[in-house]
Amino acid sequence: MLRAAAELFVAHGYSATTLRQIAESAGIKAGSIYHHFDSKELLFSVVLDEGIDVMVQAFHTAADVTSDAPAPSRLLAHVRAHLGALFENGPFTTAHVTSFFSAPHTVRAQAVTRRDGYENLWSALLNDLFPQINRKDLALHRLILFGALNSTIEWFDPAGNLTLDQLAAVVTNQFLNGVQP
Amino acid sequence: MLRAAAELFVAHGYSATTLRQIAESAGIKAGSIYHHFDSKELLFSVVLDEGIDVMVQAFHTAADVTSDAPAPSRLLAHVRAHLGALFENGPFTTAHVTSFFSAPHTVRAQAVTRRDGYENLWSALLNDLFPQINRKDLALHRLILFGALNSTIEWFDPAGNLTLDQLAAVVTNQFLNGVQP
DNA sequence: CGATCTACCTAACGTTTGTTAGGCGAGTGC
DNA sequence: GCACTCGCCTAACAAACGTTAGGTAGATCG
Repeated sequence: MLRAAAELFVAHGYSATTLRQIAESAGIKAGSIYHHFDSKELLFSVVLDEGIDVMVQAFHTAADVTSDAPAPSRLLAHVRAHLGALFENGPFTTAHVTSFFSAPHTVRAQAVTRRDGYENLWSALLNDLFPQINRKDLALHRLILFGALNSTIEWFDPAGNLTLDQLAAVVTNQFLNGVQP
Repeated sequence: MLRAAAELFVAHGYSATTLRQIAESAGIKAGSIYHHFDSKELLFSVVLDEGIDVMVQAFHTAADVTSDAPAPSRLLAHVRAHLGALFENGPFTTAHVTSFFSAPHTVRAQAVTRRDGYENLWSALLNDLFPQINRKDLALHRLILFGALNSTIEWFDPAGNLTLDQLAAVVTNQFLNGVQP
C-alpha cells in the first residue's frame, strides 16, 4: 500500500493524489488508510523517508564494494548506485524528485533535513576522491552532478536501448572529463 | 495576474494552487479569472507557454550576440542565457521545472510538445559546436546538461555570493572539461 | 469460551474546490 | 445620449476533498 501511494504521488504529485485513489489502488477503502496513518501528510512523509533509506542503503553497499578501488571506479559505482535507487528500487526514491515541489511546507522542510544526511555522504565521498579540488568548488560540482542524476527520471527509459550501466558510465565520464573527445 | 498565478504555481505546484489564491494575489475575486481564461488548466497552459517564449527568446539573443565567437564562448553565452531565463525573467520559466509533475496529463503533454522546439534549438547548437562528437552521444550530453541547469533552481540563490555569471562559467567549464583540475 | 486486537468497512461530517449565472459601474463609439 | 463592451463582483452550484465515528468479521490468546 505504501508502494501504491508512492506510485501515485510520483505520477500526479502530492495534492493531486487523493486518498480514495490510493485506497483503490491498494484494494481497500479510503477510510481504512487512517488505521495505518494519522493523516495524508504523514503517509507522504513515510514514503519520502523510505526513499531516503533506499538511497542511503545503496550508497553504503556501493561504498563497501569499492572502498579500495581507484577514484574513478569508486565514483562510477556510486553514480550507478544512485541511479539504481531511482530506477530499480521502487517509486519511493523517485517520489523525492517528482513531488518535492507539490509537498506541503512542513513535509518539504522535513524531507530536506533528512536528505541532508545523504548529501553529506556524497560530500565526504567527493572530498575523499578529489583532495586536490577545494571543497567549495567541489560542493558546486556535486550539486550539478545531483541535478543531472535526478533529472534522468524525466527522460531515461529503463526498458530502452541504453542500460543503466551505460548511463552511469556516460554521466561519470562527463563529470570527470567533460564532453571533449 | 499571469505573474501572480505563475508564482503560486511555482511555490505550491499546480493542483495545490487554488483559483482563490491566485485571485487574491492579483487583487481580484476568483470568479473574475474566468473573464480572462476559460479554465484553470488553460491558465496554467498559458503560463507554461509564456515560460517557453522567454527561453526561446533568451536563446536567440544569445545566438545573435555570439554567432561568430569560438565554441566555448558561444556555449557559455547560451548557458548564461538559459540560467537568465530561469532566474531573471520571472516565474514563467521556473514553473516549467517545478510544476511539471503536478500538471494534468493534457497540459503536460502539450508542454512537452512546445518544449521540444526549444530543445531542438539546443540540439542544433551543440551539433554545430561539437561536430566531432556523434549526435547520439551529444544528445545524451545535452540531457545531462539540461538536468544540471534546471535543477539549479533547487539550490541556487541569486542574492547569494555566487553570481549568475560565475555559475554559468562553472557549469560550462564542467561540461567541457569535467571536474579534473 | 470469552476477551481482546487487528484490519477493514460504511456512512457521514464540514470544508474547499472549480465553475457558472446574472448584475453593476465605468468607459467608448456613434 | 444611447447602446455596447469590458472588467469585475456577488452568490451560489455540485462535486470532491480529508477526516471521523461507530460497527463488523476474523484471528489471537489466556
